[in-house]
Amino acid sequence: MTIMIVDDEERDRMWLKNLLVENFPSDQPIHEAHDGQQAVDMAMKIKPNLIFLDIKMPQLSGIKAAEAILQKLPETGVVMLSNFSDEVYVRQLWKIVPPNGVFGYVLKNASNEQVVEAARAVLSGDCWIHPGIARVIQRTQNRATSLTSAEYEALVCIALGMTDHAIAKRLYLTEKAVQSRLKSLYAKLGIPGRGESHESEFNQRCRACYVATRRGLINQSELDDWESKLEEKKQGGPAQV
Amino acid sequence: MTIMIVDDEERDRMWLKNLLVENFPSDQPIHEAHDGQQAVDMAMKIKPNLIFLDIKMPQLSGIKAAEAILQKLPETGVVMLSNFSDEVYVRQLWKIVPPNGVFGYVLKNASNEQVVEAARAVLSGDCWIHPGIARVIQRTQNRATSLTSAEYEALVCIALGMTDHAIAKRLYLTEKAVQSRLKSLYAKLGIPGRGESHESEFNQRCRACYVATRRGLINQSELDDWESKLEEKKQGGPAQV
DNA sequence: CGCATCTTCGGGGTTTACCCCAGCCAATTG
DNA sequence: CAATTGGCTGGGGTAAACCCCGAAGATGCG
Repeated sequence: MTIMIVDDEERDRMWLKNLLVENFPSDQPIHEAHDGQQAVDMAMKIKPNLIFLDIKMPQLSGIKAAEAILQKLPETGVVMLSNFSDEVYVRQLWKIVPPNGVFGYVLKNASNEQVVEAARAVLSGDCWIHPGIARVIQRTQNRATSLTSAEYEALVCIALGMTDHAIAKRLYLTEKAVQSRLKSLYAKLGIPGRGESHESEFNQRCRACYVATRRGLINQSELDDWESKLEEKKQGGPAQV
Repeated sequence: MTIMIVDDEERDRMWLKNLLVENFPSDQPIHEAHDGQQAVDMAMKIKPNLIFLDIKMPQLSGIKAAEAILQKLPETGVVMLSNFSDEVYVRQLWKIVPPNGVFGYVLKNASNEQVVEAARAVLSGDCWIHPGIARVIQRTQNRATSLTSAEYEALVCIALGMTDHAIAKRLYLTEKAVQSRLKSLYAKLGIPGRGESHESEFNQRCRACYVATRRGLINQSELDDWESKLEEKKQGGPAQV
């Protein structure tokens, strides 16, 4: 059995490695990589059965690395490691795992037992999702609360601080369309408008950013990515999530 | 020499403990606690020379724990451990360390050598600040870019999604005063107004939240704290930072 | 096909956020 | 002392954000 560990933090790699050699005795060494690009290259060569991927990494994120690897080697068992229960990542992960592929998703504050459990599950063909993430997954599948990609685009834009006008220009829409997206976004995030809810007055725009961040719909590093994309002279058109 | 380690993550405690027993041989055992309250209680009993404190912990944050401990035992050498280079924390830390007290501030992605170095420095009466934080500190001391507490209050409020009116009510100010605070806040964050900067149109309010978060002036967990404070039926008056 | 959902877009409104200008008071500071 | 700075107040304005209404095209589904 071949195992790969991909994480940019040496400390986390060692922790995981120790955990694995104890619980999965094997004559094969455990291979390590410390960024996404390396991971993809190495995976192509050694074709691991099981691969642990950190999400937050330089060069190429764990999500993108997983995408590349699963495309060529759909049989690979993937276990994502993350510090956050961010919905952004779950959204993305859901899209790239092949319908019958298996994967695990464990938070880094998981107990050692949970990590081993996740690894065993994936190896035997099951999925293992961290308990704390279960409800996040549910929410992404609930029509009433999950965001459409149109709404998500708008969310990202206001979180970056763009005006309606700027968003319209950027996404090739009228301002009305933008406001329409925002309106349904606010509704789904449960943010009261002017009339409703007497006590609580909100600036919906900022409130939406706050709520969305708390729910893990967006996070700072994702936003920074978008920010730099926008600065690339508005190329590539509206992006997909 | 007595050493204490305070961290809610078992993994980080073990890493640090191993590091310390290797580099600081001592007949004394290394004491551990896993939240702020425990840390304070234990510190009172054993009066450690050196204490490592994680910032993000349940019950009582590392900052608050440090405050309590330094008040009773100002001689204690404190080394803060943090995942972030957030300016919020530096602001707070600066206020609670006694003028002649020593402390270290290391990020968790620091190398083993750096941690040992920080520990040695603090033990010998020096401060040790993580390189990545140096410029943050500088910024907090630069009059032109550092926020006053008035501006900071306003920042927190808009980040929570409050309207000018709601902020005014909350802080016992007129709306004009709030807008005045916001205006200078935007200026210090370098956010262009309507007239200036032709290409880039910004919703200053949201943009301020984004920029402030990126600079570590605010972060989600701090905001959540404020949010719950606000829900406590507006007690305690405007808070200080 | 009818039906539902998502999305865009129009007209025509109110409120909020931001703009410029000026003055006043308190606390520092040279 | 005068000078400066930070903070609050006021008047009076513009533009952006949000409100309700309805309509129409695209898509997918039973």
